[in-house]
Amino acid sequence: MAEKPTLKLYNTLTREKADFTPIDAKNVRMYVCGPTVYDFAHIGNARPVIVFDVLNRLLRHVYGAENVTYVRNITDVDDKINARALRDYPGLPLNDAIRRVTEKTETQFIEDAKALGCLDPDVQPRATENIVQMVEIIQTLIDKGHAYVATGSEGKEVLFSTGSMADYGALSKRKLEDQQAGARVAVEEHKHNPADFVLWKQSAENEPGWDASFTVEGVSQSIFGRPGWHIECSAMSGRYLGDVFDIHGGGLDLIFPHHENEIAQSRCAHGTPVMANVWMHNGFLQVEGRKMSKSEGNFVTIAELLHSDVFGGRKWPGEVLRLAMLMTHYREPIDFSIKRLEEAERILKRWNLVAEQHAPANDAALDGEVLDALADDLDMSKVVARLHALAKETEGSAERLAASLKFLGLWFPSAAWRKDEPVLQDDLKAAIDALVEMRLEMLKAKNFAEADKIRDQLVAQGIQLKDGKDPATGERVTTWEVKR
RNA sequence: GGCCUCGUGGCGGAGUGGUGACGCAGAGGACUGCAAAUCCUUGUACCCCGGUUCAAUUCCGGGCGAGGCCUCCA
Repeated sequence: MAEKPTLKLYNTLTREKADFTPIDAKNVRMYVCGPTVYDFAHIGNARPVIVFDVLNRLLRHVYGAENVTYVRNITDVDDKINARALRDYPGLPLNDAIRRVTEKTETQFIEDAKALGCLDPDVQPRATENIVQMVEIIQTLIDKGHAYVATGSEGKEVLFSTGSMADYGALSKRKLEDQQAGARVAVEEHKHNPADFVLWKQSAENEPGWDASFTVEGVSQSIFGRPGWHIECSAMSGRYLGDVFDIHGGGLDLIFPHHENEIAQSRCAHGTPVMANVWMHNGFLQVEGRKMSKSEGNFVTIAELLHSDVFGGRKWPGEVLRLAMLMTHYREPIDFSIKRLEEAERILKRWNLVAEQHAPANDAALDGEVLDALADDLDMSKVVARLHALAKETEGSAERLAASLKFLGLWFPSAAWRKDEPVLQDDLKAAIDALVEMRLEMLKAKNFAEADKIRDQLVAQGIQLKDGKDPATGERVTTWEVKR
């Protein structure tokens, strides 16, 4: 087996790449912010899912699968979910309607992730199943003087007091003073500091909520309400990974305010100098050179790419989407385009044609250079270059290629993609084979005109003939494929 | 206004203080009766202006340009 490499990861906290040392090599812990399940996941959501799946696989390889805990949460408490529930299921009681929305989108998300070649996380906790833990943290924050109760326009709120934390803003390098200077922070009188954010918010009667009571200065008060946006991740990461863990990942846009506020909550509640040692953030993607947004009309869901022809007039296999995503380093922006998908598919097919006869039993044949490149902050560019080289070399490189493709979740044998090609009836296939036979006969008789006629006719019908030579006999061998 | 990225050949995308990754496309060649497929070979690139240096695409400063975050967002 290839030697275990030393991992190097870029840390947003320090803005530097550094050697990764787990707190406990027997229990390496990673938390990634999963989706808010109010709508089907779009292709942008797929990026962190894929990127951190690769990291998860790498961690498992280096430290042993049984020594890694990967948690990816599902946020099923959110005002957008409520709105969606009211819109889509107006007749149902709100809580039932909400469950309908979240169950459907959650199931779809898990299917999408699987189709994209991602391993299941060890734990996929739901926010709604961790309300008690959230309330506990909030109470702790109140007790330690980091939170207070105030009344806003929609009722009572428990707010985090950003002024109570000396180094609030360290992750995003934001200073509270700058925040105040900015014109984009709405002034809300009930907040001690404009940057203070909601931990718990009172719900109106027609809004979903949970009973919770908080004790402030010895006085208990009940607030039927719902959690703020950030507290669920503090609660779930703390529950499953502990007060301090190794890696926390998510999209670039989460740095502020989401991750900043998670850090504030967790560190102040637990009294720790850090929440996670390494913070990793993937870059955004654009679609055909433009920012993806609903108003642009270029908003594509993973399910649509997989199962419909809305993008490029055809379906795209999950493996192709995965490679298209991984061809660019995870921190760089990606321009997601049809051309890119086509290139990814071409490359993927070529590699797998070389590799598919050499399916490995385990990771033992994994290529050392691939591993080293991955260990260097997931340097996929180098990995791709190496895979190209493996696809060319001989002497066992096919085995290493095969093992590497499997490891990366890019195993895509021809049987898998051929089934997605236009289905031909057996009798049609037989007819084509007969024509091919006929052509070979004509070629033997040097009747080129007639032979070419057959070839041209087939091409016109979308059947491309490919002549090769039998290496042993030197005889012409003809194969064919359906051309798009 | 604050903070953060980035600017490489036709395209995508690495990397380095001095020998031009890798892929696609293009060109040439091999093979072929001719094609396709396959294989081999091939590149005039590093936003602009200063500075440091024997030497800068690579380091520093400034400019220009693109994008992101600061409000929900992967």
